[in-house]
Amino acid sequence: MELDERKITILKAIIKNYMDTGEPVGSRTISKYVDNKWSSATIRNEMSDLEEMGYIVQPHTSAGRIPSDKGYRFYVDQIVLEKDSEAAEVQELMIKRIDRLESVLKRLAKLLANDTNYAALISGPRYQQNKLKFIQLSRVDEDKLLIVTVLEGNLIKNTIVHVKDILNEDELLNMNILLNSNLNGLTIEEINLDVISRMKQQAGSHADVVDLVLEQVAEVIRADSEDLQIYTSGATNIFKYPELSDNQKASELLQTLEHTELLKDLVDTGDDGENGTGIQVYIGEESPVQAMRDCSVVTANYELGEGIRGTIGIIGPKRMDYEKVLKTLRTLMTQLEATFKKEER
Amino acid sequence: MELDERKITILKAIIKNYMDTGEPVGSRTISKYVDNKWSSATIRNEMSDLEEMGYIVQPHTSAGRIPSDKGYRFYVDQIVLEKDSEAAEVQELMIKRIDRLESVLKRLAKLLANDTNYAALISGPRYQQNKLKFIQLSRVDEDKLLIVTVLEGNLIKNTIVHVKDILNEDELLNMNILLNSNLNGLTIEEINLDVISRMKQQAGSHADVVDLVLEQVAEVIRADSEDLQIYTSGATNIFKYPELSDNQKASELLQTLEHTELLKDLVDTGDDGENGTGIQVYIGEESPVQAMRDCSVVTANYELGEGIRGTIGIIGPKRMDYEKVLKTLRTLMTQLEATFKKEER
DNA sequence: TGTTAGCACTCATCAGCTTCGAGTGCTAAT
DNA sequence: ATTAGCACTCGAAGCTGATGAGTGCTAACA
Repeated sequence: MELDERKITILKAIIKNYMDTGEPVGSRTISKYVDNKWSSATIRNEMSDLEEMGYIVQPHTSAGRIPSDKGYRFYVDQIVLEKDSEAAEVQELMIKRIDRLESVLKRLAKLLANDTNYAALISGPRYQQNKLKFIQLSRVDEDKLLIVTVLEGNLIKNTIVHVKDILNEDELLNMNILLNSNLNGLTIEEINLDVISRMKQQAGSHADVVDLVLEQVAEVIRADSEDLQIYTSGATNIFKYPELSDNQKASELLQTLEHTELLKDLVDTGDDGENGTGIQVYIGEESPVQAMRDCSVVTANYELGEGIRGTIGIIGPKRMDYEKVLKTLRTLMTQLEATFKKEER
Repeated sequence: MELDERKITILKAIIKNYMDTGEPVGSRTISKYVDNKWSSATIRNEMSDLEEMGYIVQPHTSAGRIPSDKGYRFYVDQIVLEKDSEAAEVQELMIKRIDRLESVLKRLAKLLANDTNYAALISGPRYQQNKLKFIQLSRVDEDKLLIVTVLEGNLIKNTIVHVKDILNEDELLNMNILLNSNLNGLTIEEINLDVISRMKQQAGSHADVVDLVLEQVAEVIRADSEDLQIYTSGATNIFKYPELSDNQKASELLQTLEHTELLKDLVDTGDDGENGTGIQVYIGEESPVQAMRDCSVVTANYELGEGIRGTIGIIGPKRMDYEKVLKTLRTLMTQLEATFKKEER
């Protein structure tokens, strides 16, 4: 059986109605919805077909129909097809220029959650290759040095260390030169024993400072590539949707959102999504995360140049407003990119 | 009427039982609990008295009794009195040495939530007076400068700015000297027009770089003193306690925990708590936060020297294990302090 | 042949009712 | 002062019938 014009109209009507109310929708409702163009009986026949084809399901015998995962999938694919026709009307999402990317991301998640009324998730950038760009030692106290480490992609880390061996201004300057001339452009793997012993030799009596600094630098780089930062916001928005907020499910979902390690699968994909937009839609069972089998998840990958990539995601009920979410995400990506570029200008 | 020995025993028994089960406890249960030392009828009489005195309440006519806020308060006060007798047995909470305080605090919150099975909250330090300690400009790219700002208390902030006016190495060095000699030890209020114009004069042709840097520094300092960082963890632990996890309450509580601005009142207090331990216990209505009227909240103020103060808090059901929470918090404070001192050593 | 009206049927929901049992308060006996 | 006994209360849980939304099927219709 094929999906003819009328079946499509009815299917869309069912989905739209269910999105509004969250209640199963019956044949009479649809009949009214299409201005009595067809009677409820006709609709019933068509619905029966649609059910057989797997686009809608009946929660129980005498209830209306609700869209199945397949139904939503059809609907979303329709939207993606139509997307170019609906250009304008992009609502400006204010992003203030802020000094740190992390802070931008947190605010973005909050913004997104507020704007959509779903839960938002955003992963901090994964830095592809942690090359050292710049190291600077400064004295902050008599016996304390500040190590500033700048990695490729302008990721900055600070460490304060205590030194027994107190360097004077000239020695500090020389140490800076020594560090930068030997380490710049290297990844952590490339800092091997050979490099280290050469540096120590050059450092002469201050070899132990070299050791100290290298140890800290190594820790900084390792720490960064190890733990993936994920921020969530608006998790409690799920209480706005009765079908998600029964105690069992809500608890499970919220717990998953709290334990970011469980969200890895959502942001790990290098997938470029449908049409290479970097946007992906997981409906119900399609989701890679167990606890989200009753939700839909929309993720978008952002890329800020220099191999800095991350993911933004929206988690909501299956009846989420896909149109709005997709539009918002697209807008956001554009603005995020623009903002970041401006900042680094 | 006075609280005699037996009444106290019974009250404690009621509270202990209720803590375990979360269910109203009846006279027979207590009678068994005290090895039938008194019959259930006797207990009933005493319970009747205790109710009249306000230490326990009956949720409905034919249910057992549960402790009232006043009852809990009595119990907590008892514990605080006895605290010195129970010294040892402090369970070691591993705190790894990490480079940034923020990171330590986040992990601490997680640790605390896991350890207690309640929700944990921790506020980043409030820096009393944001005095500038050190500024360093470095070149990271042809046309980009890294500004490292170190504030009193070794709070470090980084900013990358784009400069049109490209300085050579010598000029950069001079600029660093200029900045540090003029600004060190000043608070933001003290950086007035007078200071600025003097610096500009000294900078000569690079006056605009001074402007740029000062603008960034001002923003950094302001940003830090403005938004108080609060981290929460284990919020979903509240689902473990039926009396908190009905949908209405859970939603409200979780929302409050998500919107950190609502938690200000919990961490703002300069109060030194009972016995000057810096620990405070809010039971039910005593809580300054609306959504926590059905919970108990225990907060502890930590102080890491140099005016760096913050708050750690535990949010749980009224029947929380106060003894354990108080002990854990005390231990934690000690260890946090120790760790931090070691780090700055 | 596609559409519609009509009707019997299903089933979730809800209000009202009963039963059950945990727990109380009171009284009288010890 | 303590306890046994008993009538009483009330929430929880289970049952029942009414209600109504919604379906599937059949027969009539255009």
